[in-house]
Amino acid sequence: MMPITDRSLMSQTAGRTGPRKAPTMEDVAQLAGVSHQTVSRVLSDHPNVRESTRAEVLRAIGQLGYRRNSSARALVTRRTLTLGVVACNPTLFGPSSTLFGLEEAARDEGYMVSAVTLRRYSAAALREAIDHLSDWGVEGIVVIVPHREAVTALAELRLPFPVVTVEGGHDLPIPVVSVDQRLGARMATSHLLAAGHRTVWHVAGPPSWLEAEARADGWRSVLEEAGAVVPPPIQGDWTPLSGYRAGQELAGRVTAGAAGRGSAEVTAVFVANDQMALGVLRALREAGLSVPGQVAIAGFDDIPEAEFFTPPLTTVRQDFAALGKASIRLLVSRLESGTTQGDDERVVIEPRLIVRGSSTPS
Amino acid sequence: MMPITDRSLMSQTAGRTGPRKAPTMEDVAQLAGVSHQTVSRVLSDHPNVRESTRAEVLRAIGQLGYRRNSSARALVTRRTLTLGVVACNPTLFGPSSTLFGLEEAARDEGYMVSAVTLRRYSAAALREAIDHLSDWGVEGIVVIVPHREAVTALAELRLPFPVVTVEGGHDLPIPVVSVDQRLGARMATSHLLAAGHRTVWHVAGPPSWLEAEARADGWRSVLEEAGAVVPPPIQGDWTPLSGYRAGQELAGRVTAGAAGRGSAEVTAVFVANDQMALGVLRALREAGLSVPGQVAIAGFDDIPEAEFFTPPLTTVRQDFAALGKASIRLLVSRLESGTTQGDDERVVIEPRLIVRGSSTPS
DNA sequence: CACCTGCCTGTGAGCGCTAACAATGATGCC
DNA sequence: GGCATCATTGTTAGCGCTCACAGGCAGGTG
Repeated sequence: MMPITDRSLMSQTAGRTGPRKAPTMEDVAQLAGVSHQTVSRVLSDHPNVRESTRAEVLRAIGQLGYRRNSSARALVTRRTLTLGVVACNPTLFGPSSTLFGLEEAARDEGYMVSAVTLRRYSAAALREAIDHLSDWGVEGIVVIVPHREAVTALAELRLPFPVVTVEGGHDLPIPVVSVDQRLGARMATSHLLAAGHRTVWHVAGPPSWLEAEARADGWRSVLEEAGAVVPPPIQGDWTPLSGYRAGQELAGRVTAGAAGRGSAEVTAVFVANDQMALGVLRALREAGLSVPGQVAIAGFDDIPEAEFFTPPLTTVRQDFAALGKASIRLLVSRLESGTTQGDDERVVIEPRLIVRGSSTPS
Repeated sequence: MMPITDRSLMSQTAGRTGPRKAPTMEDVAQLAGVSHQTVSRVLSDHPNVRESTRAEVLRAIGQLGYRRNSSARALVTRRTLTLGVVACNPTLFGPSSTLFGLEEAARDEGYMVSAVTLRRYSAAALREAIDHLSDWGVEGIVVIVPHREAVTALAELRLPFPVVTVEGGHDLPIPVVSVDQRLGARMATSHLLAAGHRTVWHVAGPPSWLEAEARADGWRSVLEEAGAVVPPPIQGDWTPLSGYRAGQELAGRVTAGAAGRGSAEVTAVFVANDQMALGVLRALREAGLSVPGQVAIAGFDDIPEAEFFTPPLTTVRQDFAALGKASIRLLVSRLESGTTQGDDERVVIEPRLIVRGSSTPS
């Protein structure tokens, strides 16, 4: 775009420090000896402008440090070129990576993105966030709130602009971009079964989260197909602490299992995310159990730390940046085409199993 | 704000699904039987409006699902109520927490925030990011790029709007909000010395990062004051992998030290961030060294995982959310006062030492 | 009863830009 | 030479809103 440092050359009395008004298109026009419309044409790369005129206008623009007023532009074109994002739990690795992939993609497409973050999810908070974004005239929004009720609430809101969700569930008439959580869970569980374990336990995420549900579902389906016992999943809340508690419970069962109880032995655990897996690892270690010797572990997400856990964590990698990119592409495509229809569009990204020491003997 | 669900009640032929134009203030005025100006007065809480009129206008607003056009408003008021943020490495815990604290604070103050993220830092990328934000008419920006050259480049850019930096260094005429990194490093180092170690080694961050420098400086100052040997700092790049490599080097020295070499013994290490500390922990374990038995470790940041490392990591907690809030307050205050002066304003937030098992015998 | 003083409301201008149209001159063709 | 054609430029009218100002209509005062 235009240089922004040349303000010092402005055709005003130098030294006057007051908040001098930004130059307008008319100012540029006068300096270049043309009409404001010609300036506009230069700025929008209109073909029918004589080369010498264009040069003169550009010179004037540079000299004044002129920038188009985006509000005036938006007013007349009815395009704010701004997209909104609503995100929840945004300090976690997944959401923040998605957010930044998304921002980058939007910038490449010529849009600005404004994000609103929810500390905790509630239908009211979601509505408020969307209201806030609407007030600023976003042309469309991406919702990264993989919460069952959230998506339901969203579907009921008939918004005057397109909406795309990330991990928003497939059973609603809203376009969705997602990683195949179920497949990821299946890969992890199969991997553990293939290593010879009779069955695989599961530390699940909060049940209201769609991802938690899909992962539990994938895990269960593999066990059932293999004719293995399906142990009761242990509930966590994504935090390392909850994983730690779940790990303590599992450790207790290992000991009890040795004494020969009815339930399935704990020799392998698929944990619904890496942070909880960290807690599980710790609890098992404290209980004197070796990983993967006595219990094999797999996680989900592949956070940057996972490779350096003790032992390094086998996990399912999600390409969050791709998620963000895809959601923007979806949103922008409906913006440009002007459709609000085709609300059942789906983009699914395949996860990848990363095998490390927590599931295989070193 | 206004409800956004009542669109269905719009006074248009129901069922027509075309992209019907959003209602304007004039539409509301006609429906309420007043002038557009009265509608404006109601919307801006002007006192001189009869109660019955106000009610009638509000009813009309609700019925039409009217929302003020932000572009038109911005055009005439010359206020976009939008702030820009430039952030680097935004998937790390620190930057993303800051960003979200900042967004929340901005929302409370009635501003929208638009973020631009830099994959890697370069002066050109920074300029481009700021250009992008200027094009969208931000009223001010917060720069979270704790890179020496970045801040220097920033100081040279004479921007037409206020700028605040987070962790931007204190030797430039730009307002800064920061955690006292030096103090944090001093606390960690002192803590280790107090536990009886003769000296403390250091795994540092990249030297171009201001935080890395301040932490190294704090560490060095404590050692010097205590008359302890100052071992050569080992360079990392914030990643767990670089910590792992540093850990291997340190482990090598422990063994060599036992053989009685000239340099200081490695019994305590202050690592410049938690992710690298994780790598160090792993390398030491692989070398068969016990933490904290043979080597005590302290980190920096207190990421959520730190408590569940093996052993739990002693570290320095930074209040990132407070950083974000403070930077917005600083920015907004100069916006409202209209000053570009007072460029040496400083807000310093105190860190807090969190002692856990990695530095104290359990 | 004329007057001033508050409240409440409406009118008009214009923010800086783009889109549609009009105007100009140069060029080509019959 | 007359006329259509094209490239280039200028003119005008808004986009939807806020601000400054001008009324009208009540009540109080001399």
